[in-house]
Order: sequence, then structure tokens, then C-alpha cells
Amino acid sequence: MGRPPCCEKVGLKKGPWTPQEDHKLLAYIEQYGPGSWSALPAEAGLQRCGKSCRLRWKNYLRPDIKRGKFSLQEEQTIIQLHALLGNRWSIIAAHLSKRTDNDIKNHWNTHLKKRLTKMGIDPVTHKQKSHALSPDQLKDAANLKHMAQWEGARLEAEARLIREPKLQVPNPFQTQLDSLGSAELVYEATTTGPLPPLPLQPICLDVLTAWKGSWLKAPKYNDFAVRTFAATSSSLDFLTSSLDFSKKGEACMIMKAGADLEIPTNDFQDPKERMDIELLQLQGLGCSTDDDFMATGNETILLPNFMEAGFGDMLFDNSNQLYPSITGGNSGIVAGTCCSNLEENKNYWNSIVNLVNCSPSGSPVF
DNA sequence: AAATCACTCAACCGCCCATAT
DNA sequence: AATATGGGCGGTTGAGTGATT
Repeated sequence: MGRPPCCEKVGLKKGPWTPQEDHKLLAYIEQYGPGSWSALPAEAGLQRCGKSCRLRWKNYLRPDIKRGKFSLQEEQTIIQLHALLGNRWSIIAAHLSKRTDNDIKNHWNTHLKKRLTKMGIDPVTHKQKSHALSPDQLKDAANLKHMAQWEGARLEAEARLIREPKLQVPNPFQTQLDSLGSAELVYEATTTGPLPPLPLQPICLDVLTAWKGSWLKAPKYNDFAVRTFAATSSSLDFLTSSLDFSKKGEACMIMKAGADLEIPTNDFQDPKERMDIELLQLQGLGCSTDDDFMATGNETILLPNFMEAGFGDMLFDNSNQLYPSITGGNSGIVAGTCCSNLEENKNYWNSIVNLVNCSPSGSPVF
């Protein structure tokens, strides 16, 4: 048993809040801010426990709360994040601006969970319930879990940063590259000879980062590619990656350059130049056609066609490596057995989106 | 019009974890 | 190092409300 609930203290009120109590709490927080919740009730003249005050503020009185009906986009996001994170409502809420975790949890339990169940989808695993899985499907499931773990970890880290904006997470990869000296990182197309020692792999929370890490580890790339990569990846946190479903209606990966990009060399400061270098990297991976990627503004979008061949090969091999190896020749990419698995996984992600798109709230089906 | 059912969501409870003593 | 305390989280409850019979 844990310690006894704080609200068992004699004389403290429970149950619904009155407008007068709301006013007292609001007035106090507006004047002094939400300091110590345990001390707040007495100072604000409330016969409530601190926990109750905190909850009332967090879930109802806070000015930046969005209430009311959830949009299609919000429902889609909740389902996608729940597939990755499970019932980690606070993290999910961090990615849905202005919605409280309680609100999202309620909406999930009263709407989305039932909707998935009626569609024959297990709301816990996000899988079709009815049929037994073949060995290939089991492999797909393991691969998807692998992918989900990475993306889930990234989302969790992002949520943490949102909650704690002052927290700066050191990038070990950055540190290692810095230790090599910037001169070693500058792109020199004509350079030949031995490469500088490759940095150790970072602890990776990002699909894109993992992908880049695997590329860097691959032994077959030429000097040009590795040095370009090293120069442009030395500040990995200027890029973010995410799965996206809005492009061509299929799962794509989006790489986006942050606004406050800093590169530790004097080169590549221009956004256009940076994006060009990214494209060089993609070309180094064998990504060369319009069917492989789209580059618009500060985004590079990896299309399913390329993800099948490259991204999928990395993510969906059966090793336990954090950075699965890329196989193949000069391009480093071989479209092999992974493709069928990827097709299944793409279908899975697309099916989640379709569930929402085809079954909006209020639909008579539900 | 009254009774019953189904649903929503604000609020509480118990537990975990980080920090202070 | 051990204990106490406070904040935060996820699970659950139950009063209120609208729909249906």
C-alpha cells in the first residue's frame, strides 16, 4: 500500500468545484503563479487538498486549454501515437497542443477504443484480431514493433523537451565529431586516402539519426560520401524526422531542417546549400529519382518507393543491432526480401489512417 | 410524462518517482 | 542510507445529462 491519500485530512472538501472555488484558485494563481500545490489551498483560502487544486488547474482552469469536439486530425494523431506509445497520455498530450491528458484519455476510452474494437482492431495492439499470424506476419509484427519503439522513444524525448524546455540533451555524436576537429569534417570532393576514424555511434532516439548512423558505419562508401555525411551530420539535432501520411496518402519519412540550424564549420550555412547536401547524402544512398524523394523548402520527403529499398532494409532486418547494417554494393541499398514486409507495414500504418478518415465521429457506423 | 439506459467527463484514488531532510 | 514529502501519472468512478422506451 502507498501512503494514505492527502484528501483524507479532516475538513477538506471533495467533489465538483463551485464557481467560487474556481475564482479563488484562478485569482491566486494569476497573482502568485502555481507554486507549491501543498501550500496553495491554505494560502488561497480553499478547503481543498493540493492535489485537487492542481488537477482542477491543469485539466480545467488553465487558460491554454482547448476543449470541445476533437478534430479528425487530432483523432488521427491520437491513434497513431497510441499505436506507438500505448496509454502514455501525458506524452501523447504533449504532441497535441492545448489538449489535456485527461481529455485525451477520456476521448480514447469513450470513442476511439470502441471504434477500433468495432472495426476488428485490438485497441491495445492495433492489430486485426481475427486471424492467426503466419511466420512472415510474425516477422512483420516484430519489425513493426522495432520501428514503433524507435519512433516512440523519439516522441517521448520530444514530449520531455516540451515539458522541460530548458533541458538540453547532450548529443554524444556531436561531441565525438567535435573531438575530431572541424577541419576533418569539411567536405573535400577531391580528397583521397585514408578516412578519419569514424565516430562511435550515438544513443539514438530518432529514426533518421539511426539511418544516418547505419550509413556512416557502412564500410563501402567512398570518401566523398562519408566526408559529406560527416560534415552535414555533425549537428544532428538540426534535423528532425517523422513518419507522415499526408504525402501521396502513404507512409513517408520527412526530414526537416530546424530554423536554428548551426553547423560547426563555416560551410553549409545557407539553407539551400544544406538541403543540397542532404540530397547528396540521399544520392550516396542510391536515392536518385523523383520517385525516391521530394525536396521542398526545408523538407526532404522520403517516399515509400525509397523507404522500401533503403529505410526498410535498415529497419527491418532481424538482427538485434541498434544500427542494422546496410547491405549491397556501391549504393549501399538492395531491395530484397524486406519489400514484402514493408508492404505489410505500410498497409498497417495506412489502415490506421483510413480507420479514422473513413469513420469520423458521429458516423452511424459507430 | 416517467422510467430506464447509455454515455460523457470531471474528479478521485493509488501508485511511482524525484527530491529534501 | 533511510525516510518523508510532493508532484505527476494512469486507472477508475460516479454524478450529470441526453436518448430511448
